[in-house]
Amino acid sequence: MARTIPIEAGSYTQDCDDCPIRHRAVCARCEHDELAQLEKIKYYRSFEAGQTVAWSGDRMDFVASVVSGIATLSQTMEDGRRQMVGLLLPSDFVGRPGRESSAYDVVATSDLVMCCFRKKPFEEMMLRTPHIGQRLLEMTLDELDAAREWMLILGRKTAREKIASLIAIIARRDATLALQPPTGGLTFELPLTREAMADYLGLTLETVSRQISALKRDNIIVLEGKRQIRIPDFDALIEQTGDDSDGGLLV
Amino acid sequence: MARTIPIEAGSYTQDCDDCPIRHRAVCARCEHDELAQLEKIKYYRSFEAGQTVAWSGDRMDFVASVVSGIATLSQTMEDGRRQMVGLLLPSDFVGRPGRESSAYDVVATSDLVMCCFRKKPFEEMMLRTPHIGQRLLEMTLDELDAAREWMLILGRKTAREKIASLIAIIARRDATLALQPPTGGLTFELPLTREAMADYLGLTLETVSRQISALKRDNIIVLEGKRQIRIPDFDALIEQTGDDSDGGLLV
DNA sequence: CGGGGGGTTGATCTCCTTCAATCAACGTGG
DNA sequence: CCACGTTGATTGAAGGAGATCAACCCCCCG
Repeated sequence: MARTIPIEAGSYTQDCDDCPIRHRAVCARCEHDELAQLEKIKYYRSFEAGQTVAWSGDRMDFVASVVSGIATLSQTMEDGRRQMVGLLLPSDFVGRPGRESSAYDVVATSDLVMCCFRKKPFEEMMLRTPHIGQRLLEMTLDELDAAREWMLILGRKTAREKIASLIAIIARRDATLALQPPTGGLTFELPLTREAMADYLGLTLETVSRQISALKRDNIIVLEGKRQIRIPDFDALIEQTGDDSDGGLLV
Repeated sequence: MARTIPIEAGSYTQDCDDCPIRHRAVCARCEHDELAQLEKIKYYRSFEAGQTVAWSGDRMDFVASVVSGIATLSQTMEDGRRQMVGLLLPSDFVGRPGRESSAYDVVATSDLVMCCFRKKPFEEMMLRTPHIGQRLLEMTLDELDAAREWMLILGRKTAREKIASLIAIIARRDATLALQPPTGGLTFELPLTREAMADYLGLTLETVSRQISALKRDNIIVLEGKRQIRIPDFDALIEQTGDDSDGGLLV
């Protein structure tokens, strides 16, 4: 298993005050002086689309926040079967304080910039700085909810419902970021290949392709190119997910 | 949706020092004075096997630790499809600080005793007492790992592998509690009905039954009664899970 | 004795996988 | 500029793993 090397480690740098994820990442609750401490132990790393950030079992001596781009967490069985267990978007946290090595394969799906903290100092700082631990707890609880929502999708939904659910989740997230209202026609980019979707949904890429074609035929979605998707009627999409209409989003 | 009432709320009570889960629950890191504070806001509730602790969406004005017995977290779709998303064992934590209502159905699988904390005071105490938040973070990270392990099982494993995985997980946990070595013949009780296993594994109860019979035929497991299981060769069981032999347990 | 909950087993059906061919877009080198 | 390989995606045909429908068993309890 070859280790990949970031293309331009350290070339990217930024003041925390101007950071695009300042208010959503682990550092969200930090005061000014706490940020100053973080600045000392942080460094940036960039990865190209397709590069592996870490293999499962690799030693990882940092934890990190995704600044821009998308990464995936996945598990692989010996015979090659693969399951994605997390989709990391800007502000999401990578790594586990107190753990030596990565428990999952971490792969950059798009070009990716991460704000890394050396693990040891970060752990020490967590003990001194409750704001970090508090925020991390909150984020971890959110991820746990997301993982559990995903368990329902994986365990009980049909292929069509799985695809509809994935599209709805991405659309919803995209809408909140882009500040579009999630109702009415909205357009966005699928950040995943068919294969990645299959890995996420526990399907084959052929089934993914077929179900997307089916949703297109039924006018639930409109494809504008392979990746660009338009949802003419969001409620119609939700109906296809099998969830009850009031969103499925936890409050 | 009928609310169920605990049979003898408050009848059970205990000093924290003698508590069987003292060193594994949210309170594990608490000092003596912190425990004293917790004592003031805690109360015990008991539930009979089969009783529902809370329905998804119910207002929950407490969080709790499982003291004894087993409970399940599950999600239900409108048409009745159900997926278990968590198995709660002694010392596990129930509820989410900062959330008004339960996100899942919580059901007592066996007779159950929970140590409940009124939510509001608990939240306030979390802000003052880093030990609680630290421990809760640790536990939540563990649960997230467990949920992700389960995603692989749900998304990519065959029915036989799913059953083997479930049995292996329960066996392993049981062995660590009972201090038996997990190698060599070990015997334990399945705490779940076939239906509950099906809900956990994303299968039907018929498939569960068939696969258990198949594992029995192949001498991977030995049934001593319907629920009592003996594993003559633990490694042979592991082979059936599809995981690589070195455990699959994260360190 | 009847009834119900939990469990097993059989027959059939169906949805998804598997295997395979084809296509479009893109880059590369001759 | 065109042949060629590659990567991502679509579509078809065949097969199989698990769901569904149904019968039946066992055991406990009222």
